[in-house]
Amino acid sequence: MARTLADRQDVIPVLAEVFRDHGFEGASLSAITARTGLGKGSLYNFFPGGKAEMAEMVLAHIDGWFRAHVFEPLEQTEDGLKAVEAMFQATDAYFRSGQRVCVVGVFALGDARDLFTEQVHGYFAAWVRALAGALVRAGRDPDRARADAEEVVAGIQGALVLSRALNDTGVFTRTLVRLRRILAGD
Amino acid sequence: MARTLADRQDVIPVLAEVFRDHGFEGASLSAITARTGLGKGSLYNFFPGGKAEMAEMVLAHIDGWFRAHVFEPLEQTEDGLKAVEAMFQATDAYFRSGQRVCVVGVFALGDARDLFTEQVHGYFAAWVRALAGALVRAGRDPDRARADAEEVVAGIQGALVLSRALNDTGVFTRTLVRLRRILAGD
DNA sequence: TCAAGAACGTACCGATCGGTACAAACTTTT
DNA sequence: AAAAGTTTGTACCGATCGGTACGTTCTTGA
Repeated sequence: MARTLADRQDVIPVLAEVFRDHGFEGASLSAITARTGLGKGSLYNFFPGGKAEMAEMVLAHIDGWFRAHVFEPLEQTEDGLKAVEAMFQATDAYFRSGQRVCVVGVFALGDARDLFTEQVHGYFAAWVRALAGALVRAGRDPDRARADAEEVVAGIQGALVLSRALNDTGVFTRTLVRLRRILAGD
Repeated sequence: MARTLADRQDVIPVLAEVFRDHGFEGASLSAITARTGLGKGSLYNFFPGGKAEMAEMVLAHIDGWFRAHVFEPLEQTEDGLKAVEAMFQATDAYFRSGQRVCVVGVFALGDARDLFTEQVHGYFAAWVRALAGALVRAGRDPDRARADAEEVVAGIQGALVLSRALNDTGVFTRTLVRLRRILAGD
């Protein structure tokens, strides 16, 4: 079996950046070939399903990262508050303090929405559920925990939108600080 | 001067819905002609600048609406808390409790971002400034007011993303309730 | 060393993109 | 009613879209 330098796995993060920058529709094949350095032949060799499969792989990759670095720590760390704090740090690192935008969020708002409904739904649902679980473990009332979790996840997404719109990463970091407060003290 | 049924002003709300559903890139001319019922000739007669001008007019229209129904009330109502409550009601009505998504937010995340930087920035900046002003009038410390205003505007955007992603308008209405709490009590 | 097969670049496909040209249809003015 | 001028549908433009076909290059096992 012949193997070359660029594995399929190596391409996915690059694809993710293209989709992040341009959305699904806007990520043209020419943009993708330019950024990845791969011709269409290679691309369709890796992803026979074309752009849709590329996007699916990107979403799966992101889902895997969050599952490993955010959702599972939230679910498994015994100290709920410690788990939440770890989530905030991982989130801040992942989104580069608001410089990077959320691909799943972009897909949720864009017109690829209908194509990836399930993955988009799953991502956010998993996040809210994991966070709510950690809050319950920290002693919070379940209903309240779920509401708070929703608010925090939404707040993160909104902060990304606002940071991008105002071109000010300060919005993101400030919002994270205030969201932390919601989960810690109040 | 010949005048026909559809005025340029009448077309803009329809255009807004197309851009809301498909984003800028995704709003193809064929989609626009289908939804508006106007041929390309009429469209380019109204908007010689093409799609970019249509989008600009849509953004200007939205900006005008928010200026009239949200920003100015926020700035002019003497009772700051009443002003804030009116904002929440107007916002909830405008976004149909989360069923409608924010065109400006869609543009902020999408790849039309660079084309409409100024309008996108202006919209959110105006909202934050107006809200912060009302909070100061309600007796809040200016720095804190600005931070809270940021958090609320971001929260609204995030709630729209999450509502759409989870296909649950409950997220939006619940988030609005909790954001109200931030501005009222705390 | 050399054939087998995977990876890759490129030319090409029909469809559609945003935009233009222009003539037919319609309004308005005379 | 007819001329003048505006609005609108339609045919068309080059460019680019996502995707396919296929010949070349490279890797690898025998």
